[in-house]
Amino acid sequence: MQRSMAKTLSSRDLIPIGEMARRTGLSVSAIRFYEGKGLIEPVRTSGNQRRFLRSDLRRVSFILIAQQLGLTLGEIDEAMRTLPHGRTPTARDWRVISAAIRDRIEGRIAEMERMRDRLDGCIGCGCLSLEKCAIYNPDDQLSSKGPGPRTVLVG
Amino acid sequence: MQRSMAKTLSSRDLIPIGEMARRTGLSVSAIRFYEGKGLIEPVRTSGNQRRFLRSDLRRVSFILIAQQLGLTLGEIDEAMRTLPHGRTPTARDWRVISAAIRDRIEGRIAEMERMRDRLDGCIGCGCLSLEKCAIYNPDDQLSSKGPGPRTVLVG
DNA sequence: ACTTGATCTCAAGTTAAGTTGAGGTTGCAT
DNA sequence: ATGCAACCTCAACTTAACTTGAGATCAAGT
Repeated sequence: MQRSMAKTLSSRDLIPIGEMARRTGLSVSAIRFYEGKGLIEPVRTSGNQRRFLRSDLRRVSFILIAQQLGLTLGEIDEAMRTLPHGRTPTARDWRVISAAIRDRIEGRIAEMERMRDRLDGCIGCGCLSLEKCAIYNPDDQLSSKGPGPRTVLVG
Repeated sequence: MQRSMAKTLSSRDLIPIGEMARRTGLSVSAIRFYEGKGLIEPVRTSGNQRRFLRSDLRRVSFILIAQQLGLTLGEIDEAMRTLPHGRTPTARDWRVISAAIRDRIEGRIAEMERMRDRLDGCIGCGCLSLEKCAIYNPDDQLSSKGPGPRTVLVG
């Protein structure tokens, strides 16, 4: 009952974590961390060691690319769970997701341009007053409350 | 020797922390935190309570505005120490500092536009491969190493 | 004098995205 | 059978910008 090669899981397809790290450029600890977040779900050997499938390489690629685009791991997780049955994203899925990401980026660019324009109108006014300043008092109040980092900028 | 009103520090100019909070919209704890960072230096009463000068209101305004513009507290501190004798920024100082900030913002906008363009070229290709992806393999490698948050986005 | 609200200090918690290290186990080649 | 690299878990540390809480003190009105 083993004659056809189809669907047989050869050991060559079971990738240990170190090789995953080498092939993705991630650290071993980061990969374990992603598993903890539920972003990848490797199988285990009888001795409890992780073994990844080749589709996990694709999943990790997706994570890394989406991160470059400014998504948080939480958002990436959400995006991947949007897919039917938690499936690894295909080219078709990617088109849908990346279009959504594009909109985000556009939005953030627009936001920064508004800020730049406000600043332009403000350079030289020197008001430096919270009551009057157009930068500090924009129409949109987005004062995020609660603990945690406020504004960490990339670059 | 007290006849002229000049330079006499009336108690009306000594603002307790609660009033500072009310007037700036900050929390009391945030104001204490800023003091810890060296951004403001209130005087103390005989009973060790903080008393702020009116110029501290201006200093705090500066901090809040600069934060809206995406500077970290460290950068703000640096900017204020750039000024002669740690002086509270005036309108003139503001012009110099805000011009520098403008350049930063421009740079970040440009960076995001490059990313958007890369994404445009990539939507639909569905390569999702780390070896080939133009998003994941841009010319500029800015993989920040070390602990701490990686990329927290505002908004 | 007393009470009440405002302050004080100092330690610990929060989030994100990981890293680092200790102490112990596995798996493969010889 | 043995050696050793690779693997395992779990806890603690990192940064930024604060918040929350405990336990104590201050200031001002009655």
